[in-house]
Amino acid sequence: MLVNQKAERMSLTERVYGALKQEIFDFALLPGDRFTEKEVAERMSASRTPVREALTLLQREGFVDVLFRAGWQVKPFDFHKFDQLYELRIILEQAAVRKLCEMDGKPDLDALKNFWLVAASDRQDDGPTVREADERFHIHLVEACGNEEMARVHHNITERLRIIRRIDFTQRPRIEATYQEHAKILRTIIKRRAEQAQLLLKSHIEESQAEVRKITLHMLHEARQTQSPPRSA
Amino acid sequence: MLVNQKAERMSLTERVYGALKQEIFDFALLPGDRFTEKEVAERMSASRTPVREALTLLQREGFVDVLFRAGWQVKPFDFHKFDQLYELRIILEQAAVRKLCEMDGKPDLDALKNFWLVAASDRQDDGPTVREADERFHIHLVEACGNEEMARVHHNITERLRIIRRIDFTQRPRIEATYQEHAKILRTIIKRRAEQAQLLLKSHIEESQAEVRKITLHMLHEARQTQSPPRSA
DNA sequence: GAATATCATCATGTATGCAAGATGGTATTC
DNA sequence: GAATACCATCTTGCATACATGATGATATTC
Repeated sequence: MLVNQKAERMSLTERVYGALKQEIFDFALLPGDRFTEKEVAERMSASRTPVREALTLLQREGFVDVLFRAGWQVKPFDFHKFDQLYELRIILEQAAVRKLCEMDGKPDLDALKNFWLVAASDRQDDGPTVREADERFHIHLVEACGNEEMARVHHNITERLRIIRRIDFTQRPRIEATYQEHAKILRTIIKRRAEQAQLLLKSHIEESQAEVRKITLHMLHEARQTQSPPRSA
Repeated sequence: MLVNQKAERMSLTERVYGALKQEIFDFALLPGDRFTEKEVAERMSASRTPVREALTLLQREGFVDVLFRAGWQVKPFDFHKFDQLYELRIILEQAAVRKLCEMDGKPDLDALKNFWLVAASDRQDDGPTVREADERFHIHLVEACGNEEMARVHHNITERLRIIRRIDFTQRPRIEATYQEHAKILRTIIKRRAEQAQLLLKSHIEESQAEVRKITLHMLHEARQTQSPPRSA
């Protein structure tokens, strides 16, 4: 699980920061939800000061908005932003893959090979497990290319997209496709065919993006249908 | 001048945040300098609370470090980090230029053309002026490509590099070279020759990077020579 | 004189207090 | 009944108070 780092020697601000972000990822706080510093402080058994510092950070990172003297809000879905983040993600990962292919030594991709280049019978088929592994796959690609700043930026983008990407692994065929595409990308990188690896990666991400968009629109449509009668009294 | 945005309706936290960052850019706070929250609070006529919030943000963005119960420190020079940031900057700007060349409509580059595509007699030759225009040139390229998230990330990187880039415009030949290279890049983008524009941009940034490194090493060398006798008593 | 132990001072991390203003419900008016 | 005015409540932004522990100067010991 991608839970908090070591709890030892961590400031309250950091703990609250991580907990709030996790609540957003888990949909415990839904996009558009409003809340107050006091609520959060009580829920996390802290005072408003560390809560405010955590919220200030989350605001800067685009997870929440502050409403002047009127509470806070989980940033509502913004598909335009998601598209921009996907595009940026592709740019960074393509650059990372190119670097990996042109690296002097051999890039360290063992962890990825051990998970993704396995016999069909050894594959995981649990949605959440594969989703997490998928995220690690892409993060690892960027980390392996050796540019820490690039990895940091990419990590932030990944977190911003996490809320929406989890939708992609609710269906079995997508898991299958992910295995095949990741395997192909890895093999192409190992063969150091930069151009092709970049193309494969781009298609892979864009397919996932398209799938997410499709399902999201479907969900929104259904939600609208279901909740249509707001009050029957 | 790249001074604070409108002072009206800006929180103290934001004001302190901007002022501190500007002090770092202006070398009023030197890399490695240590300071306390109380000092800053008094200097900015604020309490520690907004100062802390501003510092928390600056820490997350890599401008300062906190020393547990022992004050704060302006992040010392780290040339390895600078190299990584330069590399990331090239990746983003190359992607932006490609987008500009492949855009449907005509990209909005008028402001850049008006400054950089002028007769030699109309050129600016003041170091700081050209330095600022240079920064705007690169920022504008990324903004013009239309991806706001990309522009945001690129803007942050630009600010992290600002401290060191100003060194590049202390010499007349570099100003001359900047004019010629920017002009060439602009013309190539207008002609929509993506590949060549990317190459020109990369060379341009790397030349500037090399120049900065050369001068910095020279300055460090001189500084070391000058300050060699730490105490003569 | 050099090294170590001690202690007052100071720094951050956190909690709490306070003021200006936004909000939502209620009473009032037409 | 609908629209408006009013008021108590709540929320953030900022200032201040306090506790723990890091630091550096001083005293002590060999």
